[in-house]
Amino acid sequence: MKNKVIMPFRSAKHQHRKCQKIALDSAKKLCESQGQRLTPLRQRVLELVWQTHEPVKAYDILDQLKDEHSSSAPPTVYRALDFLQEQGLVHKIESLNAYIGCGGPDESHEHSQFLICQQCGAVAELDDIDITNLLNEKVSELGFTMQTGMVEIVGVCAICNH
Amino acid sequence: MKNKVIMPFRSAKHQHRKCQKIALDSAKKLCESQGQRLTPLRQRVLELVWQTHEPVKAYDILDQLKDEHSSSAPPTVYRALDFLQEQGLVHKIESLNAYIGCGGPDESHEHSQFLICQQCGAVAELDDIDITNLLNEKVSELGFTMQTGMVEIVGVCAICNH
DNA sequence: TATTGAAATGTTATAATATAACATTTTTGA
DNA sequence: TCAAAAATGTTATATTATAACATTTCAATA
Repeated sequence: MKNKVIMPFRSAKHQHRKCQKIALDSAKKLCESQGQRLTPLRQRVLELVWQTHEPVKAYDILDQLKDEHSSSAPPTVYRALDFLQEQGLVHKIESLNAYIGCGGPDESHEHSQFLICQQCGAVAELDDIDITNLLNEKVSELGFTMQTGMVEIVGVCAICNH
Repeated sequence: MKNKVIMPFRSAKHQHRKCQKIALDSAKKLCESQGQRLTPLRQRVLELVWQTHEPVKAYDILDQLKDEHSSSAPPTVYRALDFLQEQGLVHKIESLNAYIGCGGPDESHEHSQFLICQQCGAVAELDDIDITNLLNEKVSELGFTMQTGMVEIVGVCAICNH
């Protein structure tokens, strides 16, 4: 557990296929090691989440899923997203009601921090131990026991800042 | 701007009327000083938000408002909440889709941190400059320009921890 | 390998949260 | 007093998410 940029902002012309491949491969590995089933449906939802580095709406996933899998309905998507979140493969961005693939599901990180670029819409993920420690320390002073922390920072990314 | 507990966790038997009075009085003062109109409707919504230290759902406000103001509809509540949020009198807790009164609307604080007690449901508000500075510093290192930050920490408060 | 219980998916309905669009009323300032 | 702006009323609908129950698929084991 150290300071990590779990998923940075990527340039418009990065090889996104590589991001997708890494995500899918590590998802398969993780599920296997956990004895969890990454079914075709769940895998497909994960792929749809990984279309871009922008968080995706559940109903956008549903619309796409319907085209290829006509029996899809809201529970189809929400169940898959629930599963993927439980495995740490997907995170929900609460302030956007949208879902993003986790860049580092292997390394356990209970407390990610998300950076949301207002301009390009992309989201980066950090797992910064200094932030987590400071939050823990600060709330402990108040007698509060921290279980999970949600940090979502809105601003402008380095690329958009040029 | 300093380290502040804007609104602490309060014991079950604290004099909540005082919290309400302070909130209402400072809201009136703030609106007056800003040339904003705290209309009866807006004030009533603010009072309903301040019923407790637990965040309140928009439709719960609506249900109560309807009893006393039959023309109330969703926009009635959402417009009042939007106004109150713009004035810094109310905050939205994103992870709960619920609204809480701001304990210190006077002192400008762009970046609150919210502590959410799983057990009693209450929410405390901090404006901790160390946290804000660290977040700023960390994202700056990545070339990210921070505009607003959402920090919501779930756990157990000192009172529930006994 | 047949069975059976659990897990996953299908299906229908509806709950919960939020906004759009336009009409009317109220307030404010010229 | 009038006109413009602000606030509220009203109706409709969009968006996000879950409940409840039926059916199918999978995987362990008898």
